[in-house]
Amino acid sequence: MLWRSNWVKQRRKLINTLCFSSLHTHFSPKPNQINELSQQRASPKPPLTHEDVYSRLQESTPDLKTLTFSLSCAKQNNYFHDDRAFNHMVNVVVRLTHQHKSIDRVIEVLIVNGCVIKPRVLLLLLEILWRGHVYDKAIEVYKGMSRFGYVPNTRAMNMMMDVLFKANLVDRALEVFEGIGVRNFFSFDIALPHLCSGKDLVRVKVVLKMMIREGFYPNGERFGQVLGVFCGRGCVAEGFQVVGLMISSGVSVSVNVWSMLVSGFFRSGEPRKAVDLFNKMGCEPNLVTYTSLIKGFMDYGMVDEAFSAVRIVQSKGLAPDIVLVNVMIHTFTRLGRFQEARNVFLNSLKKGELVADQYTFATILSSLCVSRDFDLGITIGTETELDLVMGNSLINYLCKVGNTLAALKVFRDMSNKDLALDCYTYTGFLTALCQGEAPRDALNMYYEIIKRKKNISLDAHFHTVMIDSLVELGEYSTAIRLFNRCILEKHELDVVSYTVAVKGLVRGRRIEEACSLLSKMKEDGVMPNRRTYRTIISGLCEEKDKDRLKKVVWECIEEGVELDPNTKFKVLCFLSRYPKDCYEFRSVFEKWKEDVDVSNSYNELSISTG
DNA sequence: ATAGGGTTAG
Repeated sequence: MLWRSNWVKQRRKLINTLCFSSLHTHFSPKPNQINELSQQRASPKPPLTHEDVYSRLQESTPDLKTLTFSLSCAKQNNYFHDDRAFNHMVNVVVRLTHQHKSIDRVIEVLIVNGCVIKPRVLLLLLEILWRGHVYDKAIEVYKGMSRFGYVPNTRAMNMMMDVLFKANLVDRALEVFEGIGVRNFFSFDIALPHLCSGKDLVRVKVVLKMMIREGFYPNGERFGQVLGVFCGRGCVAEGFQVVGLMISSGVSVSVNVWSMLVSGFFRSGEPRKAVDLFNKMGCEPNLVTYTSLIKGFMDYGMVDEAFSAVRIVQSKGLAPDIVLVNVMIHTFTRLGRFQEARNVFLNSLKKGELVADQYTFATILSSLCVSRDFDLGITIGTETELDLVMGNSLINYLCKVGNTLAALKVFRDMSNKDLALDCYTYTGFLTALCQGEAPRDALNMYYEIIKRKKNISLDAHFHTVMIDSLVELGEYSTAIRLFNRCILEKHELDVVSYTVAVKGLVRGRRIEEACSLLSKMKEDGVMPNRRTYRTIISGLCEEKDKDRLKKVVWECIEEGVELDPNTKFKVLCFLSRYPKDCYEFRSVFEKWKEDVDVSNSYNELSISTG
């Protein structure tokens, strides 16, 4: 069964013309039909106009009659519904499917009412549901096609592929894609952006190759999207292949393309090549190119290079935009130059030419948290709609300033917005619950989240926050039970998780178990760091457990983990009471004494909490 | 989807 394709209006017109010409040139009526035909010619039905159809659709009730009318129009050879008519039909069909529970029932009712179910009927239903984003019902229509013995044409399959992609059924979408007998330009132009937004590089590559092999070229916009996906993942080699295709298909290589390639090299871990390309690029770099450079240099600790790029921007008189402002806030924050980060934030927004966006707030909030100086003297982001990262950042900030109620409110707002909450969000949520002295609720929510959010990968932070909160609340045994359960259930844990558990054991005065855990973590392939050793060594000094202390200190030295001056000082103080035991450490202790500024350490000791 | 930018624990 061959169906007419009417993807775009031009195409429609073209096909209409073809239909007419075939009618007039090849149609030779049988003698007994001539009469009928000439009669028709004598009193021709006035052709349908979109205006007439639309006003009849609007007046028509009930829904079933409206649908029948709409279908009868579509059955006429040279009539195609316009956007208005389709949009009107969306609600009609949605109401009918609700009323009759399923598409199959709607079709049965149509048949009972004398409607002949032709391919075009199903195609129209499919298109209505497709435009109305009613994906599950669109799928039902598609299934209905094969039940009626119709083989869907390219257009129907393109639509179905789009529906399946939008319903996030990527594999089924690709099955449809592969099943299309003769793919057209749109088959590819639909598949590519979906695969791009899914960051599915392998399939983007495969589909792009097929597209070219089958004689189609993406337009400039689509090329840019594909290039963006490759560069965004640091696949510059593929990026250059795409650029080659762009050139050969006559799409001009803009400064955007160069900018993408430059940032692509940074992302692929090749800052040198990024710079080479920047120096060789075939057009004048713009603010975006410089922003890529500045960010890239900072990512590789090339601070001088980053600032010389900033100076070039200034000397060229390029006015910073909000993205560059955000990058600068981030840059100063990373360098610990918090005051300058604030100045960029405050000065850039003062004039009102630039408006802070979600990135700005996420960055400055994090900057305030890192600097531990929370008072910016402005209210934050009340007019900016929350997005995922800004919300996460805000929850984190509010927890840090102790406003847990506000943090929980942000969490609630985020949940109501149906953002795809991630492990940052849930970690912040648990922190707020614990700090708001609702640890029981937090623990219940913790288990709930694990049970119900199997699609979110919960990382070590998530588990660690819960364990640490319990420790901080003095619930040592609950904390340790939770930690052990994480081990059993093979949740992701890292050195911080183990350190927190060690801290719980130390605080719970279970020093022997703390030492066993130290050994166990190494067996588990998690290497203790200076904070782990600091935690356990402080505990051993407190417990005055000289023998275990000596053993752990030796391990620490042998593993080459450098302790902080404070902890060194504690060890020196404690062991100095046992001169004989100090002998074996003498060379190490000599060095330590150089590092430990005694007057300073006394001060630090008084505020140290371990 | 629309060049370049953002968030978490001991």
